[in-house]
Amino acid sequence: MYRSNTCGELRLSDLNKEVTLSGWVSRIRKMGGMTFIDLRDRYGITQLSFNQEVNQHLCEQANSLGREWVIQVTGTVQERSSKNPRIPTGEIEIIVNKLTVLNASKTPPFTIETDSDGGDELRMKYRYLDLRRDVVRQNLELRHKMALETRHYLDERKFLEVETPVLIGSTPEGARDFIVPSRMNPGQFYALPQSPQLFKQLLMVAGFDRYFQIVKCFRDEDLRADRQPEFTQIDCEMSFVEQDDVLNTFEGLTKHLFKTIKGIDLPPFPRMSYADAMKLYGSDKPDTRFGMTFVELKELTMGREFKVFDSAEYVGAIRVPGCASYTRRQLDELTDFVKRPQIGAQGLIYLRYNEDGTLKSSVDKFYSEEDLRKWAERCDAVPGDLILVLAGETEKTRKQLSELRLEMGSRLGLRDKGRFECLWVVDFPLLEKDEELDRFFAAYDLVINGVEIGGGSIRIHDSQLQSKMFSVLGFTEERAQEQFGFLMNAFRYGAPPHGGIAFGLDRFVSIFAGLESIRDTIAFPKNTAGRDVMIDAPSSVEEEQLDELGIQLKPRGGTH
RNA sequence: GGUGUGGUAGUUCAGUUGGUUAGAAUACCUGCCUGUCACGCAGGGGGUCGCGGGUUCGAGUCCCGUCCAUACCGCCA
Repeated sequence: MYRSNTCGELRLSDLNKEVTLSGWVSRIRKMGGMTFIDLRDRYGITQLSFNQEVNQHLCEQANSLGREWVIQVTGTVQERSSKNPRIPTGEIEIIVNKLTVLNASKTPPFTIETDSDGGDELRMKYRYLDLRRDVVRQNLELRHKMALETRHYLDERKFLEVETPVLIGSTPEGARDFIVPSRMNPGQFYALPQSPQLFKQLLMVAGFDRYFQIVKCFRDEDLRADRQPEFTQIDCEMSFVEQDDVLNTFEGLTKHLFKTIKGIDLPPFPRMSYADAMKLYGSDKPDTRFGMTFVELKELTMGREFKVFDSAEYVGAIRVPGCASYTRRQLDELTDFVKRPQIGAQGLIYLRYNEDGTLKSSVDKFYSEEDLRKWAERCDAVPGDLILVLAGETEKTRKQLSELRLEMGSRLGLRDKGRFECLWVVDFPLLEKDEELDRFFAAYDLVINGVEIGGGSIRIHDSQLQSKMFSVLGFTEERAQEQFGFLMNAFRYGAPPHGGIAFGLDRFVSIFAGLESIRDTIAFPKNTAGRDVMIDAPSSVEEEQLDELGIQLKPRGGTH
């Protein structure tokens, strides 16, 4: 028997019990005559105590251990004379009478503690050591709970989890596919699914009525902090539903997760049209934890000889509360921020509504105090507020103003990770070109704290409408038949009205955990070049393997 | 593909205007220490300053190239 208990469960109520524990040596504190060892496993830390006077040999043995050695000890649970209120087992310790080294360890390249001294790159290379750290493990425990609660919730509502194939055919739309050569079909390739979209729709045709799957999806595109080439979706589809049915069901799932895992009761989620989201926030995934919604000033700014505004298609402002005291330097900083190539604004206009009621702007030369007062009124500004204005082409300027808004929100501490604002963004104009199709195409996104957590739509289940959509999307009939023939055929055999949604589990977990990146919600993630630095993948393969697949590589590094 | 930031001890970082023997903290090793829990104290070892080239009497520092990491843009619902 390796253990009678874990390292996280012994309490005062276990006093005088003889126990056996196994785990990793986290820390050794040598006091001379006494030695303390923090023994760690997934469940916690228990202090082991060794006394020179009681057993000199055992104490010396304890002193000879190193960090991360795996040991097994047997001893008696005793109340500590000096307690540690910061850990659950802090009132007891184990008086060890037998110690066995199960395995020695090299000194780890970084400290395995809550605040490790290791950088990201190193911790990724030794991910199996990083995962020993409680903060990293807790993210995976959270992920487990969220997946489990998702299954509970959906199972209770008659959703059936069905596995769909991973080796499928390539589809031309969307992201790049990862492709897999087929040995038995030389010159042909499978593709890994970007989502199980087509299969879940076929399951609806099959009458499964309610399907879900927690499933890996693959996209061969460049990575970001919130994008990995393989990621996990909570993929769902329902038959005989309208948009409201889907929204209500999955608002329910989201609330269920917040309630059971974070103990938070959320109010009903607001619904906002895509058009309003763009108008008020310049984004289809607005962070609604704070206001600073856009105010359009175009017609108030016209005809004062200020060319930048006169020639602009759009003049938009945000009101930043309490920032009229911003110094010239801080305003210059903001100007530099919006002028960065990633944002690309030409400049930034400010209007200070000073505490004493006076107005000061960077365009005083062109606008009278009366003009500026009208701007302030339009923005509902009060003394002490700062108004920031960007101008230019509508779409671009809204995007830039959105970035500025988020930056100001961050600077003012309004993007609190512990607060959650959910929002449905609806009425996406997916097919602006065709009004008839647009009526049938209800698409929606769930946004939490400015992060797109999920999205879906009510599908077109009519095969004629379906083929019309393919032609609007630019497919010839032959091409559509070739790529989606099986779906179009299936739809001729009584496809029910249906719709669904898919949530990004990795992002969902990162929101719950308050993480910026989804990387720490994934046990073994890839780096920004799409590499697994721990196992060093991808890698070259043997010539024989390529021959078998009928693949010949082009020489690399040649001139093109 | 592009832009920014970074690469110096096992690790995380500092390193001034180009100047002589490249530092700190932590980790590691040794010794002391009987109630620590980030124990403490004393001592010690540890460096291809990412790599290549250039400027210079002299380069961690300046210039060019390159590689790696990372954030973002493009891309990606």
